[in-house]
Amino acid sequence: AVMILRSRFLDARRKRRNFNKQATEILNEYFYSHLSNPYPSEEAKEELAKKCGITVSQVSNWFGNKRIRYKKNIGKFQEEANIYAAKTAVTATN
Amino acid sequence: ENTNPGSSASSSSVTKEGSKSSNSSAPRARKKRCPYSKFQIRELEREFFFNVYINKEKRLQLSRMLNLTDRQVKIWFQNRRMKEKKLSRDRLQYFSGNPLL
DNA sequence: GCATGATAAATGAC
DNA sequence: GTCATTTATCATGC
Repeated sequence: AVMILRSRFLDARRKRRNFNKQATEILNEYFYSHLSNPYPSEEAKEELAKKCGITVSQVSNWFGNKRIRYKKNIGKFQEEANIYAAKTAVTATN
Repeated sequence: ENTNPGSSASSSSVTKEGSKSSNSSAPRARKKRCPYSKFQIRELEREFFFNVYINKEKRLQLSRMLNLTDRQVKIWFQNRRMKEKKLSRDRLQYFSGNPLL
């Protein structure tokens, strides 16, 4: 049984699964509402991880990928940025 | 299949490209990341198995054998130690009262 | 066929 | 030395 768990862990590491929509929403909301400084603290990462149901490492990976891919092609994320900007604006006015 | 830009034949004393500071405000582009070969990884892992921390002599020896710089070997061991630490964390989290089984 | 998450070199803060 | 990070590459999802 231990062997099975071990082997499953070893190859389960690299198997990639997309995050659910809600988790992505939460991460994007934080990213675009902190666009001037998209570097969450360790505490913020833990909170995000809890709310998203993922690990802190996965949160770090997501922000690392998001930062560079956003910087590399801002235009491609413009629409997405507007969506979340409007979303946070609504919550702010309420 | 090695990846050392311009070092394979030149050997010895590799200058840091452009030893002359001719450029005013030269941002010196960061070295491009080049994945190591299977052979290089095997030898690095073999040494890592014996000592997680490598001394200067073995480092120089390894760097010559693998055609890497001492700095590259040093950094590889640093990254490898971080990887090991992360693997330990993941194992702990995986085997601590958790579902997904 | 790219989007996306994870990993592997390389840098820099401390 | 550690460690968060940048960047490119890898592997997978769809």
